[in-house]
Amino acid sequence: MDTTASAGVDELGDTTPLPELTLYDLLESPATSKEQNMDVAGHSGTVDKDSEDQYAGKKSASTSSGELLNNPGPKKAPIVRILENKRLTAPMGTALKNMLGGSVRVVTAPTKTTQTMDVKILNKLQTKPLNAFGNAAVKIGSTTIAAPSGSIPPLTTQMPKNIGGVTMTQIKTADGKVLYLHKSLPVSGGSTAKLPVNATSRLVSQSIISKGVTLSGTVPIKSTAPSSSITVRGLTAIGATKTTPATISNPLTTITTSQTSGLVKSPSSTEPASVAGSSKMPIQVVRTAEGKIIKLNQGAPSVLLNSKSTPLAVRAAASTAQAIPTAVLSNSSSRLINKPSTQVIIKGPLKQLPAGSSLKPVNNNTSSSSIATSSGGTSSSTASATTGAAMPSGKMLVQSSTGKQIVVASKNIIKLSPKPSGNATTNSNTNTTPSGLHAIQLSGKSGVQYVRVLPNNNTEPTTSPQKVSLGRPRTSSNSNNNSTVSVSNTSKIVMKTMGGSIVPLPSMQTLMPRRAPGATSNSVHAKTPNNSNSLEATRKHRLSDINLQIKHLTNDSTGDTGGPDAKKARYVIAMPHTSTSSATTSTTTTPASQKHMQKLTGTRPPQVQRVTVQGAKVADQGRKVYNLVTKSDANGVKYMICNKGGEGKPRTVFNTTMRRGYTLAESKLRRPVTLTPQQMRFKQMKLQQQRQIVAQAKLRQQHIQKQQLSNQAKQQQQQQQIVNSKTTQDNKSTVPAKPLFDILKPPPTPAPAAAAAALDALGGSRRKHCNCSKSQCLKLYCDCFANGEFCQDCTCKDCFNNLDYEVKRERAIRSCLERNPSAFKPKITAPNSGDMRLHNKGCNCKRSGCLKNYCECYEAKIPCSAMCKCVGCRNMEDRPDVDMDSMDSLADVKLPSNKMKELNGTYLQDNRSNVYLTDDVIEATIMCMISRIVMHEKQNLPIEDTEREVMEELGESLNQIITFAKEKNDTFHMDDTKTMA
DNA sequence: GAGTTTGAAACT
DNA sequence: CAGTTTCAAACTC
Repeated sequence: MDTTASAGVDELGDTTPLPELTLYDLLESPATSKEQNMDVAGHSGTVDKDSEDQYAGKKSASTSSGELLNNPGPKKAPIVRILENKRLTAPMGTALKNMLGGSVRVVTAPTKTTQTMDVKILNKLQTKPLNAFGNAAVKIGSTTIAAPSGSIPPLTTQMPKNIGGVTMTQIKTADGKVLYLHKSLPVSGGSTAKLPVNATSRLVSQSIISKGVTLSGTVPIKSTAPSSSITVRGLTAIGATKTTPATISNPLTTITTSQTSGLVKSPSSTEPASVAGSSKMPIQVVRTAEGKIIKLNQGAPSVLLNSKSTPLAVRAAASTAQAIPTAVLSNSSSRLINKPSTQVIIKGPLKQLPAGSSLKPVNNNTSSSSIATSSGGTSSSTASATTGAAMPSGKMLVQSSTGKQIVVASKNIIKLSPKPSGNATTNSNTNTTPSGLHAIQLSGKSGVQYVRVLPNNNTEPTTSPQKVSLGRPRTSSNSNNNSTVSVSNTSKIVMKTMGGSIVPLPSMQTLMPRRAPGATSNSVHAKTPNNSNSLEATRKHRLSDINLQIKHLTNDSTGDTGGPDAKKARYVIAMPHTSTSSATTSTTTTPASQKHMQKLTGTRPPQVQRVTVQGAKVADQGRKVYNLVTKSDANGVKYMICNKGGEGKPRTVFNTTMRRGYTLAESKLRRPVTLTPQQMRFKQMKLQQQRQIVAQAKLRQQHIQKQQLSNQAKQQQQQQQIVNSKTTQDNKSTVPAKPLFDILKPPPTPAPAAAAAALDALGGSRRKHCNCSKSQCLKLYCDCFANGEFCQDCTCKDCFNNLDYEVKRERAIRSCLERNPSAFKPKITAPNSGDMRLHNKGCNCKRSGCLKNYCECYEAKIPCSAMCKCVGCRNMEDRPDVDMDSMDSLADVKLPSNKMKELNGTYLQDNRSNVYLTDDVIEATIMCMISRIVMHEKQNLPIEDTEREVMEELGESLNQIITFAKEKNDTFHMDDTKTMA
């Protein structure tokens, strides 16, 4: 067997999947809780010692705190922790604060683990753990909800009282305080609906507890049948065994966790939901624009979505949703999706919905579009736990129970919408287009939520770990509605999670500007289409950095489908509008991209349109967001002003008309664009990577589908029933009835499929398939594993590199990282933007002369460097005559001439003439010519000069092409070129 | 397709 | 860190 693999894994000693714990599981007997009691501020207990810390990125306030949550060991008690102990913001913050009266300590009902869970809500009132009851007790400030204890005096239940249109049960506590409870009725819709308020168990599904009220005894959060959820003005403790799916929904956003979805069993009174973390647990995945699926949750479905500025309506059970004032999380609000699991992060102040709320209206954010538009999007929610805590800035975490987390930039907000329709936001123009949405499948939610993904604007300080923006950027004027999830990421494919899990992610370079493709991949030296096998030979792990390129294809193909294809990396050029052409921005060079861009811009207000610019040479900044301000002069000519997303000063303003179908990389306007062989190879590489990305997306979809099919059948039925019933109750709430495998499907016009088709049409090939037999695909021997990919259609044996063995896989990843923290980093990177790519470690070839694919350098089509320890190396640099700088425009990679050795040019030998004169080359040449025109017009130079320079440009380009072809004795190519000329 | 070669990864 | 073993891909036949 694989002693190596298992050894590495076993060393960790925590291969056992984390048990899925509910809140009640977390509530522990006081005896042991003491030790495990976690202070909100700090501690943590045990920070996972994994070496993946690097992937956590730099520690920001949030991340650092988030790491405290990284407590993945099975022996470690689940922690309910608040990332930031900050004050609530008024008015809602005040309201909540008053209501809650301070910190909330959730002490548990004795179930499985012994521990105390503290839920602190921001007012910094350090509340001692209330273990007095010895059982579950929830203390909210001065309010304590105690677990069933015989010694606790029962509450006095009085007649229901109508509060704010909601019938509340007024409970008088022993000490004379009044507690208003609202029992959540079985809700039709959403998953959670089925949670019965079990009279026998005396569960209080939801309660609104006024400040200063101590609940004791009468609300027995029964440890044995704790299927209750307690909502304390947004804070909902979800019962343990009968896991009540937590659903947080605002008009536009519905986040449902846990088993209610088609993924898992929906909790029912009669059917305790399985809480044990296992491979059968619903998998929460986030499908990125690249089609990659990031598994957010495994085993223990606890997800925290904590955003700062997204208004969030936390709805009670659907039945009560209409009556009960909906709490809306204000800007600083955070959403807690509390599935029965181990970790809970609560942040952000709550904000009430203005409408019909008997509660104190707090900080009605008029801008919060979600309220207004919510109706269609909301799905039923049952027990939703939400606590607000001020989180003025910093970051938030999206975390699963297993500790996987996504660090979210505080400014950005996750905007979830059960529907891909774009009405989710009032703010961002791009939100209106479904094309910018990312599908997020949350376990317990039958449908998929869509997260609009836009790049972070530059306001966010750039930290070394790149951020994956999964949401709309906050706009200056109205940021509250924007949602952006910045996923802390590494430079490549893994993301550190709080639980120590490594989440395969698209390469960081995929999200970076143009630099990425060349800088970190071997794309520059991509093999030509004539050699499909060679294309396949390219290592997958080096491909991810050009994931951006796939988006062009994807987006173009998907157009306005609502599917996940949000990230649109593109070169954008500011160019004047003409009355006949609205395509002012475009991607790279393809008309299709232009078309897409046109769509994008079309969704924005006429004056300002936000586009992402992929071409900026700000390597560390990731993509830029430019606001294209459209202006019209007296002549009706429109100008597009790139007023940038971060650099401040307006960009180029052109008053000329750009020919449609061509675009310019803004930074390359003056540069004669001549496609060098490297450029051409780069283009080929792009195609290859696009194919692989597409394949990857499919792969993961299939995996997920396969894994969840079994559970979905029941879930679908149940959920459909729920949906139907809910629809009758609240037609405003819609629960996506689609099963996950439907949801995760590509959009109606699937980008991946289309892209793949297009790529196939181009003669490309897909990813390689491993053939591992002994490593279980959990060693770096396996390319799939090494690339952070799941095996699909591989011929491997005993493959564990799939979602079915996610635990093992994660352990293996951790093991690899322990051995080599850079194990999952790109092997080939460019030290600096524009530098030549180099193998970070260098090869160690001895017999191949570095001229066979045994050599990683050679395979990557890069010359060996001083890092290499190879013997008899013949993989030298070559072609000093080639204008590598010109490549910058595409690959942003140039081989410094001083580093140029004598490259044998092997990778060029097989190329034929038609490779050199491709459509791309021609197009690039034309672009160069156009750029000359643009520049001349901008300078108001005489037309004669323009014409002359254009012709010079053409001649120069042709000359380079011919020269290169000539060197290769490619007479055909030369003929073609001359003909063209 | 089987066998060999090769070098990275894993292990000692 | 060096040497050895393991492994899977590349390569050859």
